[in-house]
Amino acid sequence: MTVGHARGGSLLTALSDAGARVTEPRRAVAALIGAQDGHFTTAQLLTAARLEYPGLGRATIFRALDLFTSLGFVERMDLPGGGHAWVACETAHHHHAICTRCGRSTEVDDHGLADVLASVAGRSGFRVTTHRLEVFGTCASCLAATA
Amino acid sequence: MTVGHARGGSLLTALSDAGARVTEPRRAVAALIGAQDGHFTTAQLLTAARLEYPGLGRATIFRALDLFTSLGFVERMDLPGGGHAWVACETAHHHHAICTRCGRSTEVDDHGLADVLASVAGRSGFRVTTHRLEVFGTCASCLAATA
DNA sequence: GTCCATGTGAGACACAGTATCAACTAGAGA
DNA sequence: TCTCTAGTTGATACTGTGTCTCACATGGAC
Repeated sequence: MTVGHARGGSLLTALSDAGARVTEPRRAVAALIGAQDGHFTTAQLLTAARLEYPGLGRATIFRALDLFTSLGFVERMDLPGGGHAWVACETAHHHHAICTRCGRSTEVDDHGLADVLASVAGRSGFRVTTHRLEVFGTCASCLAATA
Repeated sequence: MTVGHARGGSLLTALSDAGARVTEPRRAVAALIGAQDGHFTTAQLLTAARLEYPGLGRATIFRALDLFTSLGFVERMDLPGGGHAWVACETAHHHHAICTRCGRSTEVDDHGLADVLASVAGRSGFRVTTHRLEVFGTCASCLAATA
């Protein structure tokens, strides 16, 4: 997976820029997130943490996840079944296309969504401040594999 | 709120069509949902149930909510803060625009979203099976009230 | 009215996430 | 390098949400 900045130096930079400390547990959580392939659930992260960093506290993982979310390094998203998951992010505003077979997530830009939202606003008089688009389906590799 | 069919006879019809029984507790849950203004959380529904139908079990409410969801009478949606809520639905496939001031939800049809999804599919080779769009902002009435 | 599959309520349980608190430590300044 | 302190940590208890089980009740077909 391409965790991008969550793995490299920019996470450390962003942490200190935000006035937060660069600590061992936070590096560990960042590494765990980086090791996840596609989206991941809290349970998966906690399991991986127990294996790889047995000393890492549960609360610490939740706190780091919160912190990384507020810094835009990860994003919380909701699965069709009702559960929720996290994805490491590369860019500022985008959406996710989740492959329901392999679990990998692809970042998707707005394409023409702005027009759709403008249309919603125009018809209903609604002033849009935030939106969330989640797309589920089968990715190109999985399609190719089953072809 | 316009719960539409969830209040009228069509819920009863749909229940029996689906081979499910039309029971007192299910009517009570339907009435509770109908009495909610806009979207509602499980906690709100449980509180309302305690007040209006003290004999109604917690598990029964969750089961009814599940059943109504599978029948398309209510839909689960996720709020920006990470929590989730339910909305009573009128039509088959649609999305919701939630007013963050008054909490009311407006149903929004696909407008040009199909094109956006086709564009996603075209660029990435992704085959889209499901999608979810949630829009948050301020509704026309709240805008008018603050104008 | 009878019968039985379906539905119910109660309560235990599992799990996710939060709050608290004493101990620890990153990192700034001397 | 050392000291100091505010930010961070792990442990643990707690809360809230949703599920599961089971004995009992009941809707509705006959």
